[in-house]
Amino acid sequence: MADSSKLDKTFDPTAIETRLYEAWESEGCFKAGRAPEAEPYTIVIPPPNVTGSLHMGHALNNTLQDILCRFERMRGRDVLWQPGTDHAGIATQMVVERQLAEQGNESRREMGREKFLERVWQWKEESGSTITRQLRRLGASCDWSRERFTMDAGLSKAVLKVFVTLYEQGLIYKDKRLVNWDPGLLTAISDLEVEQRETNSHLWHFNYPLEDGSGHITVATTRPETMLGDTGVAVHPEDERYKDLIGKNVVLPIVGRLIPIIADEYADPEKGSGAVKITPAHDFNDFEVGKRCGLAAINMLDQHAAIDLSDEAFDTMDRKDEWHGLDRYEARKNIVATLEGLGLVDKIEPDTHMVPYGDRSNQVIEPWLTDQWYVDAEAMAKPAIEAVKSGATKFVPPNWDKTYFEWMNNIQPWCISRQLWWGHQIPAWYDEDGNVFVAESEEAAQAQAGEGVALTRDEDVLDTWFSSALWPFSTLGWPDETPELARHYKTDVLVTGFDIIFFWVARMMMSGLHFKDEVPFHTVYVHALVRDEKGQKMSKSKGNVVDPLEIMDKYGADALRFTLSAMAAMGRDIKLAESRVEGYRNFATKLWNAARFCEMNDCFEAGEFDPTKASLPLTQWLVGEVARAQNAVTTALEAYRFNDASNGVYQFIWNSFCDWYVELAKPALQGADGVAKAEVQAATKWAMDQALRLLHPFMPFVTEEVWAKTAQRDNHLMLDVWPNFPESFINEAADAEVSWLIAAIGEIRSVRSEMNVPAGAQVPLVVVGADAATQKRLSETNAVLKRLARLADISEADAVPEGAVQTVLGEATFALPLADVIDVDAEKARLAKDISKVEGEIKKISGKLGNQGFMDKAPEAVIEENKARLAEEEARRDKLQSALARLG
RNA sequence: GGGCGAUUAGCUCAGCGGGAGAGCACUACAUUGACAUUGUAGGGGUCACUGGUUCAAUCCCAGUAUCGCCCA
Repeated sequence: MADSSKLDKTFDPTAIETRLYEAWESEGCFKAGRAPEAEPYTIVIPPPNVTGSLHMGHALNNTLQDILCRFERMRGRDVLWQPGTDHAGIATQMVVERQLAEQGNESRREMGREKFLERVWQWKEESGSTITRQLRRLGASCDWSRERFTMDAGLSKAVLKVFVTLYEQGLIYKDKRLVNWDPGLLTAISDLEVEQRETNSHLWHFNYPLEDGSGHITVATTRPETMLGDTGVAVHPEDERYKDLIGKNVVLPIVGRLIPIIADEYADPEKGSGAVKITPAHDFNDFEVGKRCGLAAINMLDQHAAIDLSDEAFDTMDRKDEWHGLDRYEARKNIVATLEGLGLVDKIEPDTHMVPYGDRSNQVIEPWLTDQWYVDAEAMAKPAIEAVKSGATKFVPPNWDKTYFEWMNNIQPWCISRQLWWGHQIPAWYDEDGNVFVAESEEAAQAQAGEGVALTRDEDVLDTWFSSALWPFSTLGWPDETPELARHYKTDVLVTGFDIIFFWVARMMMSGLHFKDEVPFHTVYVHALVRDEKGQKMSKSKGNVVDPLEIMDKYGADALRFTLSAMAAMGRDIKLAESRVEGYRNFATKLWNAARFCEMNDCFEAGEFDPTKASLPLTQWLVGEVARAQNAVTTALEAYRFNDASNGVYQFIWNSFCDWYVELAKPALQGADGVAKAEVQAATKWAMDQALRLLHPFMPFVTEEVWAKTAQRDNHLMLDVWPNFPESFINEAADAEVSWLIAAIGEIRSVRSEMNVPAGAQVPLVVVGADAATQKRLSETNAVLKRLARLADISEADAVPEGAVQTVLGEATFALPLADVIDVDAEKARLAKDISKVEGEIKKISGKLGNQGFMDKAPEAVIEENKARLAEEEARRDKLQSALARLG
């Protein structure tokens, strides 16, 4: 059923995108297993937050994955692009809590765990399809029949298995140590979830009186309020100012506790007063100092980061009720005021320092002593480091492995427990004495504990990234030994932004190696961050967010995809300017109109074209151009050079095919030579089909539409075959012919334009000094030359006519006799400028050739090339000089 | 403080040991043309700076300056 309807004059993406996507999906084009004999190709999607919506980073990330998947699918691989979503513990729980508050509902704690979780699941069901619908909008060719969610049954089973196994292997353990405590969310978070923000504050200098009454020592601090928990004052062992004080005690003001002055290299003599108060329970560095020097860690904050003086250390403190329960910042003010009243404030300096914030909650984080579950990341990192060292997994671009090593070599225990409700509940049960039983089910835990022992389950859930870390194998069915797991693990390439190398990539490496004994992917392609036009990180608060959905509505998904791909050069951020998207929308239109041209010239009805049997220089040249483009795009994609690949196909279609081939083909297509016409028609269709194939991974919609509209096809373009042409398709002789023709047209156009010959005017061309080859070319290309250079006729002569503008091509001089129009002075100036340009080149090249060192050491080919160029330029200069001389 | 990266046309950015490129913007011209979401032609660069290696440096090396990101 050949579609005989004419293509519309412009291409309307919105009208076709949904229709095409639905057709692909409903016909199973995205499904893995279509080619059971073929080599599998596997990518797991970085699972977006289930309640999120598509931002520009997703658009880039998924466009690149889709390009790879479509490319490999066309190359015959059995592609599985495994999709799914992440439960995103903190983020999702926060969203639902906010909703409850906005709707005036009872709060999470009032509702209770069970009811709240029901509510979250309900929200997940409502909003979970938003992001996957948006991915479809982008054209993502995921196998949706295999969609997974980090909290679905299968993946939860994997989580249990991993937790229990690691626990049994001693790689997961419970420990009491300082954690990053979020006093707003009331949960611990991992180091990675803490953002250090530069903050303007003060450095307070307090005088702590010496016990012996001999004076005081001045300590400098950024956190006055934690002084209540001080258990020491540290000075540098080499610091002459304080050497005599080491070992003495000071009386901690307000509290009255005696605390020692100790020597530790942590105290920086350059900073503040050189003496620093040590609060082991509320500062990570102080905790270490305390451990080294045997200082107690006294807790003085509650979970809300309010002052809590219930520790027995405060039993003897005067007026402690005035402090107990105060908010930390209130306490800070009061402490400073009280010390001022006591005359113990030495000075207060403005100071800028880093303050830790929760990346989700925006709360100032408190180091706080709690019991939490940890993964022994150091042990698990070892094989993961080795795997990258050995090249089992490669980063592209490779410099990211430095970042990876840097972090992995200094990895800290990973705090995996969260005091949240939304997530995988930790499979640990406690008896009344606090003994812990870790098992995959309550029954198994009970069996460990013994019949009749009352057990309570650990209330905490796991860090979201704990389940994400299993994604490459849990989505394939692990712990069951499914056929998919056997076939698709390890996966091929992971495509991700550098911001989650630590959060995700490193942890997948660790868990993959531990549980599957093999890396999860052989390549990690790390792409840039998308920023706004000015290079600023996009954020809602800055109001500079470019919404990919709006862009797609305006320009189409193809245009957005192509823009992102064309700008995805390695190692650099993408500054997205809307003008680029507009330009690539125009590119889609260009392709569309090229197709219309082919249709109007009956190319799609033409017979088969055998590229090895092309007989005309034009079609031979075209075959070579297609082969070159195919090779450029393929090579670039194999190397993940998305920008080169995009530019390659862009240049081929716009410059080679539309600007030159189509223009050069017009005389034949509209001419009387039936044989030539038939060959050109067939070649045009063939080249157009190759163009559609090469562009399809980048612009799937417009290419599929053109494919369907222009000929009787028995398949979708997305399931068609990626072209692969041999070097022999490039025909040097044909290249030379067409290059000469292009150069001739260019020279004439240029000289016409510069001499202000009206663009519409048909002028005669007189060629002087043409050799036999040029004479032959002139006669063979007469029609097309006249057409594209707008010539009235072409003749040859022995001498340049009076009053002609001239230009030089090879051995021949092209003259346009324009006696009545010509401005002799302008023409002289133009030629003089040309000559000086050429002479500049000649000087450069002859300088090189005159250099003995160059002649001795440069490769022969380079020397020959320079000699040839010199000869060419000299000949050109001579021709131009005689042209100038002729003007008198 | 440690690490990584950047500096090339007015803007956004490719490139790279041997003839400085693209897109956009700009200027002029063009409505015969598949396409004005177009075409043709053109202007515009000490490839940040200073040294070094080399027959040859925008490219490699060292340093300087400026800017950015990550980690502490």
